[in-house]
Amino acid sequence: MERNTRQRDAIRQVFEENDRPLGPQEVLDAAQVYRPGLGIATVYRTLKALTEEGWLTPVELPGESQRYEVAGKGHHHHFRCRGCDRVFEIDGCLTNLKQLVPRGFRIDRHEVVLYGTCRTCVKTA
Amino acid sequence: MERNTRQRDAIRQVFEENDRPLGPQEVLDAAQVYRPGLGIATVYRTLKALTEEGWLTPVELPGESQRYEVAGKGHHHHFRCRGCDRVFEIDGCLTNLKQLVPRGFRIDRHEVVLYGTCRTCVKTA
DNA sequence: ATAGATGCAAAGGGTTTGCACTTGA
DNA sequence: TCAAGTGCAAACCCTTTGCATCTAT
Repeated sequence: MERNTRQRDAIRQVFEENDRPLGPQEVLDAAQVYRPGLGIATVYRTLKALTEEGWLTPVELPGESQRYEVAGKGHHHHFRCRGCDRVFEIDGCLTNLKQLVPRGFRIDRHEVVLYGTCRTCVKTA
Repeated sequence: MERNTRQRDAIRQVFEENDRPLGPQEVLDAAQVYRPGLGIATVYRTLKALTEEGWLTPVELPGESQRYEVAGKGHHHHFRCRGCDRVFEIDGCLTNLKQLVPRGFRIDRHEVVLYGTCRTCVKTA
């Protein structure tokens, strides 16, 4: 990725407007507003390229396809809403993780995912 | 699933011998020892059926295809070893989860996944 | 002008399904 | 016996890739 194309600009804008992890299809739908005719292959290629540049980071949730979020946000976890299927960032972390690790095991990373209903969907229901 | 077939027996035995979450391909490889000719489609169908019966529970890890483990083990989490790609069960849980939840959100489930090196792989390395 | 980027369509890889054959009860 | 279960192959869905065309520089 060496050029600034309209497709790439549209995709970056989508991430800047939505401050949460987005999947390829979500990105396509939102970016097509700015760039009608944008193809899904370009979305996949651009997401990968922006990740290699360090502008995006992949976000993987259990049982779901890969999402991406803007990089450089510091340590955080995610909340997935069952109502709207959106994923939110959650600041803060857990302090007592080490007590879980079995004797002899070495831990170097952890993921915490919360599931429930977001503020908006709580109000709606 | 109303009959006890050799395929089904082989698959159950594989889970009883390996006390950890297994994916379809792992199950196929292990069960073919007892049932040569076993097909992957039967594995998928049987895993789904055993889950509906309540004998298995799905285990989903970020960015990976679905695994299954024997049901009824009580609340626990998982540890994934980068060395051997196996997944282990981890007893116990975290106590301070609620402090993470944003105001107005309702939480009803959580997943914790630890990544690192298991005891066996630590020794090998 | 021209190499990089795009869009389409085809190819991949894992999972599911249709169907004729096999088998447990 | 005969419907449930199996194996094969085709269908599916999401993601990646090949290639002719377009476009940023």
